[in-house]
Amino acid sequence: MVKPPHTSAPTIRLVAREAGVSQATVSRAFSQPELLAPATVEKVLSTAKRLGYVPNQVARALSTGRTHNIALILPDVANPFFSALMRGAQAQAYKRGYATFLGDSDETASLEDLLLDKLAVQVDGFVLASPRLDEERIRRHAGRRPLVVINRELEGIERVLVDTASGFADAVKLLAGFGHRVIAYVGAPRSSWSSQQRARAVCETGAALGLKVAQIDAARPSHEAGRACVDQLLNTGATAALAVDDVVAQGIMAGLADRGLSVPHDFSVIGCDDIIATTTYPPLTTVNAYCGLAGAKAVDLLLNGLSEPAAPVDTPVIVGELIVRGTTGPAPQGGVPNAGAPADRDPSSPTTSRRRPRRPKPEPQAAGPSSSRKSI
Amino acid sequence: MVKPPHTSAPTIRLVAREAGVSQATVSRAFSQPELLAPATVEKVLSTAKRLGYVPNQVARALSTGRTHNIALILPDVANPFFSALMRGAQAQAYKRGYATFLGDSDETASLEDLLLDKLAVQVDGFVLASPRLDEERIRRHAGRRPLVVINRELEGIERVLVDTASGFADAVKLLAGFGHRVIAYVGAPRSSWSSQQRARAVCETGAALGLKVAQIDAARPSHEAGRACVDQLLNTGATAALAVDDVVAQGIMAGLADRGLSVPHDFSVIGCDDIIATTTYPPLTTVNAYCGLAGAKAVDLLLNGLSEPAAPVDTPVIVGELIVRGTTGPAPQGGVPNAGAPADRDPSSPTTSRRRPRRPKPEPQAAGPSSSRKSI
DNA sequence: ATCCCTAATGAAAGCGGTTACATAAGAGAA
DNA sequence: TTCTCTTATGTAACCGCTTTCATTAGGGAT
Repeated sequence: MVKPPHTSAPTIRLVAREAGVSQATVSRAFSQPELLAPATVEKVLSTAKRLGYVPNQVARALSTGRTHNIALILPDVANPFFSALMRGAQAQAYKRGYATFLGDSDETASLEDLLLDKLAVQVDGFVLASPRLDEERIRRHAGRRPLVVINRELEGIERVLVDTASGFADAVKLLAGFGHRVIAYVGAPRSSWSSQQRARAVCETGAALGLKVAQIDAARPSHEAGRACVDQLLNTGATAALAVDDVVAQGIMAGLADRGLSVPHDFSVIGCDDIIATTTYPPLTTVNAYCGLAGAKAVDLLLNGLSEPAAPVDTPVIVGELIVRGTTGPAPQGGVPNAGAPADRDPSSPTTSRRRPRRPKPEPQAAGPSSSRKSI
Repeated sequence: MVKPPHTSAPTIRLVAREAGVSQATVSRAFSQPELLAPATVEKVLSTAKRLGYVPNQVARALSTGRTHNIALILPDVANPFFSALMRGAQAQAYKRGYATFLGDSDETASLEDLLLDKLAVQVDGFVLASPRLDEERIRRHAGRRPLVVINRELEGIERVLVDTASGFADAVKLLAGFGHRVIAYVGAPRSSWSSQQRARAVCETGAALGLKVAQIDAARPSHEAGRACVDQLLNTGATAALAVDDVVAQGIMAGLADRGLSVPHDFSVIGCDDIIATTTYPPLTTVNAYCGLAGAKAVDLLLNGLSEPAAPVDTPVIVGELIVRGTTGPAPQGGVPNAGAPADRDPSSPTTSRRRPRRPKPEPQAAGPSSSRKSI
C-alpha cells in the first residue's frame, strides 16, 4: 500500500482513542449529533479540533454512496454565458456543502459523453448545460445518475429553461415604437433550443406588429460570425437587428463600425444574456438571461431531487427581461445610409460622408449590476 | 447503510466470481496486467466488459490515497483571463487522466482558504491561480498537498509565471516610435504581482526612451474602474495608456468614447492578456499572456511533481508578446484634443468640434486565433 | 533427484468512515 | 419491585478496491 503523498491526516480512530469513546461515537458526533448526549458531542468535537481532525470525504463517500460532489458539464468555459452560469452553479453548490467538478466538452458530443462516464462514480449528480449530446445518450446518463439539464427540453428529465421569448417580444415592440419597419434576427444553428425560441418570438411579435422580419442563421454564434454577417444583414433592408446573444451582437456592432455605420444612429442592435453588455460601447440593449441564476437554480433542483427522490419533476422557468441601454434608437430616416465597403476590404477608400451621430445617451450608472471582471 | 441513489454498478467481486478468479486478479488485470498471464488478463477484461464493470474511483482512492483529481482555485471564473486559464488547465488534466474540481473564491482570501481545506482530501494536488491568500497560509496548504501557484512568487513553491515585462517594454517602444512623449500605466492594486511587474517594465523602458510615465492604480482592475479613471488619465497629459489587462483597457476605451475621443486617432490604448482583444472595436493592441497555456503548464508541473516527488522545483516562465492591432497609432499633434465633459455628466451639451478620425486599419483577418465564444 | 528461483494466483488485511445490531443504564408504569 | 421502553454508546460488518504475504507449480542448475 502506497502511503498518501503527504503527511496523513488524523483519523477517526485516533480521535476516538484520545476522547475515550468508540469510533461510532466520533462518527455520530459529526453526522448525527442529535443521537448523542450533548456532553459527549462537545468532548468529541473539541478533541477533534485539537487534533486537527477533518472527516475524510472519500471514505465517507465509499461508505454511504454519497460523494457530496456534483459535476457541471458545459460546452465551453470561455464563453461568458457559461462562465457566468458556472459561477452561479459553483457558488450555490458550495453553499449547500457540495464541491463541483468542471467538465468542458469543447463543444463536442463525444467528449461530453466521456466526461459523464468518467465522473459518474464520483458525483451524486450532474448539471448538463446546453448539451450537445443526442437525446438517447442523455437519457442513458440520466438513468444512471440524477441529472438536470439547462436549456433543453426533454420530457421527464429535470431541466431549467431560460425563457427569453417575452424579452424578445418586448425588444421587437421597442423597435417598432422607434419606427423600425424591417428588422432581422441573427441566430445560432437551428439545433439550439434557445435560438429557436428567440427566433419564434421575434417572428411572431414582428408579424403581429406588421413588421417585416428577416432571419439569418450564423454557422456558430461567435463574434466573428456576427461581424461577418453584416453584409447579408444590410441586404435585407433591416434597420435593426436582434442577435441570439451578446457576443454575436457585439460582432454585429463591429461589422457595422467596419462599414462606417454608427449605432444606434444608423442601426439598432439588441443582444441577449446581459453578460458583456455593459462593456460594449455604446452599452448594449439586451435581454437579461440571468445566467448565474440559471446555474444556481439547476443546482438547487438537482440537490433537492437528491434528498427527495420521489419529488415530481419540476421545471423552473427563468424569464428574461429586456434591458434598454444605448444601442437602440429611432429608425434612420430613409433607411440605413449607404455604407461604404467594409474597411478591411477597401482600406484606401476615402472616408466619405460619415456622420457622427449625436451621442447615444448611455444609461448613466444604472447599467444594472455589472458582473465583476477583475484581473490578476 | 443507505443504498446508493441509483442502480449500483457491478463490483470487482462479481467480476471475480463470473470469471472464476480472485478479486486480486481482477484488480491486477486493471492496474498491473503485466503481473498476470496474458490469458488471464484477457479472460478478466472480457467478462468485465460483458458485465459493464468500471473500477470505482472512490474505492480506489480510499485504498491508494490517490484520487486522480486535482482542484483549480481561482478568484473569479467570470473574468475571461481565468476562464481561459481554466479551460487550458481542465483540458490538460483530462488528457492526463485527471478530473478537475473548480473553486471560485470570489476574490476573497477566506473563501480561498475554506475551499483549499474542503477539497484537500479529495485531490492529489492544487493549482492556485493568482491567490489572494497570504504567504503563510499558502505555505501551510502547500505543506499538506502538492500545490502549484500561478502568478505569484513564493520561494520553494512550484509556480508558473507569465512574464509580460518584455511585451510591455515592446509596447512602450511602439508608442515611443509613434511619437508619444507622455504615457500612462493603469494598474491593479499594488498587491498584484502581475501588475507590479508590468508597471516596472513600463517605467523602466519609458525612462530609457526619455518618455514621461504616469501611473494610475485602479482600486480593482475592472471595466468600470478603467472607464472611471479616464479623467485622471487625461489630466496627466498622456496621449497613450497601457492597461494591466484587456478588461481595463476596454473600460478606458469606453471612457474615452464618453468624452468624444477616438482611438487611436486621439489616444492610443494597449491591453494585456489577448483574451477579449479581438472583440473590441477597434481591435485592441495587447500583450498576449497565453492564459490557456499557463493553466496547462501549471497542471503539467503539478502532475509531474506527483509522479516524481523528488524532482527539483521548476519555474517555467511564459513570455508574453506584443500583438499590434488597431488601438495604437501616431501621437495626436498638439496633444489630446480638448475633450468635452463625459456625456453622462452633461448630456445636453452640443456635440462640438468632434473629429471623426480616419478609420483605423484593423488587422484584417490576421487577428490571431480568436478564442471561440459560442452561445447556447 | 534435489534445491532454488521465478511466475502466477489467492487469501486476507487494510484504507477511513457509516450503520445495523447489541448492550447497558435509567425512567416510568404496573 | 419488576418489567418495559427509551436513550446513549459500543461492536463489528461492511463500502469496493489495493497490496502484502503466502502458496503453488514449474523450470533450470547441480
